[in-house]
Amino acid sequence: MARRLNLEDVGRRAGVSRSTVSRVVNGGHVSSETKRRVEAVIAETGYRPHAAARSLASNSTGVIGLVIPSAAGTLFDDPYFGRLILGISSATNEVDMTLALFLFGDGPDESSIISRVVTPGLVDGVIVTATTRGDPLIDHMGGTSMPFVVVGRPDSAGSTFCVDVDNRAGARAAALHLAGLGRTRPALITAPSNTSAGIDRRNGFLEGLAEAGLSVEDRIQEGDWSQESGRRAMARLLAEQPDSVFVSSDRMAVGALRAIGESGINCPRDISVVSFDGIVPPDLTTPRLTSVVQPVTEVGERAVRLLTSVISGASTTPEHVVFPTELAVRESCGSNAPAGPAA
Amino acid sequence: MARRLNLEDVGRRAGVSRSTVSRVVNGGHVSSETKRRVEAVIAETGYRPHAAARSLASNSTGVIGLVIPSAAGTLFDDPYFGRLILGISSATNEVDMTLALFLFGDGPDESSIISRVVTPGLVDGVIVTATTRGDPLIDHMGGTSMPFVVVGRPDSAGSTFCVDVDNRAGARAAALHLAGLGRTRPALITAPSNTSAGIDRRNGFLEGLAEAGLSVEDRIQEGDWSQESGRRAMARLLAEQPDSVFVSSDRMAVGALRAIGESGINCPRDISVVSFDGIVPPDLTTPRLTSVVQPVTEVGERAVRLLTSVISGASTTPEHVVFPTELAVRESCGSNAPAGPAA
DNA sequence: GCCTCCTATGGGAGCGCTCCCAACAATATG
DNA sequence: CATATTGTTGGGAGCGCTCCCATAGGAGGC
Repeated sequence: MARRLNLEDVGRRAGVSRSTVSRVVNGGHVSSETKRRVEAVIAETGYRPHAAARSLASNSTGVIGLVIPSAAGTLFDDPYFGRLILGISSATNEVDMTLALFLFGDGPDESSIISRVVTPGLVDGVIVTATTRGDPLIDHMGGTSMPFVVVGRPDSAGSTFCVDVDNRAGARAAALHLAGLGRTRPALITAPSNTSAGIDRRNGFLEGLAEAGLSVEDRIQEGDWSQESGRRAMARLLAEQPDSVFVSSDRMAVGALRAIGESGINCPRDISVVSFDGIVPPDLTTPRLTSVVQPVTEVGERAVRLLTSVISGASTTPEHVVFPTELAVRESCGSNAPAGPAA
Repeated sequence: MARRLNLEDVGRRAGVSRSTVSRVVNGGHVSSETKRRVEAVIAETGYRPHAAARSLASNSTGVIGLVIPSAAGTLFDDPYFGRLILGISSATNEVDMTLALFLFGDGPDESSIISRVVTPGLVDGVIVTATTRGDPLIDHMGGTSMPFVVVGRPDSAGSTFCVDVDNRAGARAAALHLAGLGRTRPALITAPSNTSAGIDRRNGFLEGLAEAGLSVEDRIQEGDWSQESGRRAMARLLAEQPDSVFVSSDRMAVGALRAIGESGINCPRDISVVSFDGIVPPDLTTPRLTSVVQPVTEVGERAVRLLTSVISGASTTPEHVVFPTELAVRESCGSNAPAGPAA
């Protein structure tokens, strides 16, 4: 097997120096005649610069890391992460960077992976997502010189770059919509209370309810993001005879809808359902889900752009990007309005 | 900002040379006294070796790439890829390597990503999956010196390393099971015919049917892996009044079950349903799905192990690993057997 | 016609590591 | 007591690139 070509080899073939080839590759100033000749040699030989050598010399790897802690089981069953990865991936492709994925299982390897993430010369920066309250990861990242942005709202939001959606306002809008339909016995299925999305959606919903003079009283159950947990939560809630329910994720709402169907109660006639995410294709459920739509893909893309700007040093003071949500009204809430915007 | 520490700095602090520190880090022979002293300095300074420098000098990056072409839309809605990534990720963590994800959108960036995948000094090897028949990617990879293994069955299986499940045998078993239940008007919902899984599952099913003296005649529809496509396919199929159906993926089977439910036909009484994958949690459907279970996570783990052995040079002659599947009998096939193994 | 300035190019230095060989000390062997 | 052997350590060379400065011409200004 022949030795890999390097800049010097290409230069020799084209009758120029290493430096000139480097300029052609990286877009420096080269006379057009020379450039043509070098490019011909590159095309002919299939030369590609060595990424590690480049990283070492330029002190930049062209790789960004995506860190998802506690990525066990259910995580990948929720289309949320798929969408997020898709958004992040398409943005990294666009800026010609490579995406490295750090998935933590639980278990002892966790700490070794954390330290791998901040290995110098591996990635230029990191996007951290799906952290829970009190997760030591973010503090740990903050203690290093590795640039990073958080997707979601970390505990100490002030000191980090983050991208999030307005969970609170979205949930509040759901409450107001339900109240506007004349529902008076609202129920709530929350997401885990150790996640910022879980907390914000719960608080936003309760806040909206309060504004409308309503309350969930004890019609509240916590789910774990899974469809099955939504079903179980709803089954328990039905004993309280709610006339409406806000489910903190699409996935759980699909389960809730099943529980409702199985109990013989009619949605939307007897109970209005509004969910959060807008990720599950509407036609997948009957009735079609009314939900607070969050722009997952955009969040991912934006996180990449923010990170690259942190890496380049263009952004230095912590910035908090918040995307608005949009209520897509469909049949499950029993609104007599025609099918909503995303119909 | 202080300059990053390097081996030399650590050595100076510990009163030894660069080489000795390197031996401590990489597990070479060092006297225990020296080792202790060096490790103390490392712990105290938080020194971590520079990945790019290491890659350059050792000609190995510790990164493996996962390439998923045509990764648009539906891809991530199917839990299959989540599971596969989970398996691959846990295996790379185990061998202390990093996972780089190459997702291709369609569009012009495709070719630039392909060439990025084979950039020297970026990854040590690549796992390629979700290719379609005639995909130029595999040929392209074969033309480079980049080690790679394919998940699935490529066109020219003979010349590459690959890991697959026995789609054909699994589908055949499904056919035989249906025939054994006394069903005589079987129908088939296939996966896309430009994928090896789609082809193998179709052929295996037809083969099993033939063995039992049965045929699908024109009770056959092609889906695109999505739940919605399964529903539409089933709706069309119902006009032919099949008494059983093999759906080539769980996801599509969920859709098929819905179409059946909506038509007022009773599953399993009037129609038996068997699917392929075993990925959707059984309790998610009513009746619970009988399916041919494929060990997705193991496939991912095995792909990593095979790849590392190709990278190290331990494996040189193309190898074709095939995992068996297992039929998990539940309620949707109407078998009067008690709930199956995975119940 | 001389000096300046700019453009195009070459080559040294160095990024931080691994690999290898040489050097040395301490011990074992004849 | 000389020599072989083992265990431990140091340092040179080199991985392939980028960055920067030096240099050589050619164009332009006076």
